[in-house]
This record gives sequence, structure tokens and C-alpha cells, in this order.
Amino acid sequence: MNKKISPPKISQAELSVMEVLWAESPLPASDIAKALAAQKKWNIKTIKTLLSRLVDKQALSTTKDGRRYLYIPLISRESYATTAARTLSDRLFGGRAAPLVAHLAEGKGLSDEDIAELEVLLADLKGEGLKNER
Amino acid sequence: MNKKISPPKISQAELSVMEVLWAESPLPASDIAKALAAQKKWNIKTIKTLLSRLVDKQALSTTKDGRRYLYIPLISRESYATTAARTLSDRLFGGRAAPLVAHLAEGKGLSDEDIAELEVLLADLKGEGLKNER
DNA sequence: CCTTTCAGATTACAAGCGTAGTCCTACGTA
DNA sequence: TACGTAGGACTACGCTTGTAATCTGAAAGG
Repeated sequence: MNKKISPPKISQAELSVMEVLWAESPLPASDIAKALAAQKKWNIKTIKTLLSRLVDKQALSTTKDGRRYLYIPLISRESYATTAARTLSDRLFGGRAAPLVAHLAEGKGLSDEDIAELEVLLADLKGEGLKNER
Repeated sequence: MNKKISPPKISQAELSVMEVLWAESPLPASDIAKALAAQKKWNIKTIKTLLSRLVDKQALSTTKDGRRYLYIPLISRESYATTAARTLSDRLFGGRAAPLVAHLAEGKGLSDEDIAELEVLLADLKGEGLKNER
């Protein structure tokens, strides 16, 4: 039984950095700063701090490129999103998807596309269900 | 134009306390401790600290009952859940519900009931959609 | 009355987070 | 060769969070 490695906890600010690297990697800190400049007015130093912390947490790995580092995600956006979604759903909705979706719908209303997508998705899930059941 | 009051940020530990009060309120600290004793082995002092912080944040209000307080939620579970769901969906899924559900499905697989519930929900949403469109 | 005791108020204290600043060194440039 | 400079390493610092402990006053019990 291999002990489950706890997925590193990524903070809000750190997540912004991860997003950049999920979009493209490897990248040096300077490029990440450039990419973030639009949304956040962060000092490059701030970004470097976040990068170091992410490396500490093993959310990123680095490779040397001359005298600087290139950063690469160690955890995928996929897996992060899955964990986050599951955590929320468990914590607030008893792990059930329907109430969660209901809450999303509330107030804002899902678009027609959202609904269409969900229908397709449900159809797929039912197909899989069959496969697994049998 | 009334300024939107930012919903108080409730931390993990604080949320456990809120859950108790969402289930039943008003309650004194001692009863909350009793309710939490099963899941968390927290010192009553810890719970009182959390309660004070929640009052500070205006997530709870109090009424005197003799020499103690009774606590009552100022924000509903509903609204908290809605905000949390929306925040997650916006941050990680571009505000779209389908990918979020897809991620929930992944790995764990939604149960048949989940899927059934979602279908009903979608049907309802389509009904509303019509009403709104027209 | 005096003492134990329970509630809230105040204080503690380390780890995590947001946001940088300082130090030191290797590079490229005049 | 001397100098500014880009980068990483280390340090900083106030705020939040998790988790209590201590102080204080009032209530209850003997």
C-alpha cells in the first residue's frame, strides 16, 4: 500500500503563477512575469517568491538554463482541478454533483450551451456506466 | 447604488462551526462543542476562538442568554455554497459548469442517482430557459 | 460568605500567505 | 578592467489561521 502523497496546497496567488505555466512551459521567471503583468501588478520579486514556494511544495520543478531556471509544472491543471472540484463538492454538497450544479445555476443561470454540454456529458456518463456495470 | 458587501471569508475550521449552526441555531458554544466532538477533537477554547472570529467577520450574530451567548448564522449555507461554487467554477473552469461536472465524474464516477438528479435538473433548467427566453 | 467553576475577553504563538527588499555573483558591455 | 545588471538565495513583515492558555467576573454550591 503506497502512502498517498498529499497534493501540495496551492494558494490563490500561487495559482495564478501555475496558470501561466499550465498554458506554456517551461518558462523562466521573467517570462512568467511578463505574462502576468497584464492582470496583476506584481513586483518580479513577488513572482520569484511564489515560484520558490511552489518549487518547495513540489508543485514545480526546474531545469537550469544558463544562469537562470526554467519552471515546469509537476502537477497538471487537470489533476488540480479535479481535486479542487471534488473537495468543494464533498465539503459543501455531500459529494453530490447535482446540488452543486443547481447552485451554479442559481442566480446566474446556466447558458444554453452549458446545458447542452451537460446533456452530452450525461449521455457519455451513462454509456460508461453501462460498460462498467456489465 | 448600494455597495455590495463582500461576503466574509470563512476558513476551513470556521466552516465546521458554521455547519453546526446551519444545522441548528441558535446554540450556545457548549452545544456547538458537543456537536463537533465527534468529528474534531478540539478544545472548547478553540471553538470559542473560532466563534469570536466569526462574529468579528459578521458571519454570526449573538444574543445574550443569561451569562452566555447564543450564536446565529448571519449568512446562509445556501448563499455561502453558491458563492463558493461560483468562485471555484470561475477560477478553474472559466465559469462553465460542464467541465466542472466532468472533473467530478472523472475517477470517482458519478453515481446513477447523481446522473438521474442531474437529468431532472437539466430538464427544469430548460423549462426555465424557455420561460425566460420568451 | 468563601470557593470552585463556567462563560466570555484577552493574549499567545507558530505556520502559511501576500508582497517585497537586500545580498551576492556571474555576465555582458564600454 | 570596472560597472551596471539580471538572477537566484535569503530575509522581512504584517495578516490570517489553527490551536490553545490565561485572566476576570459572575454564578452556584457548601
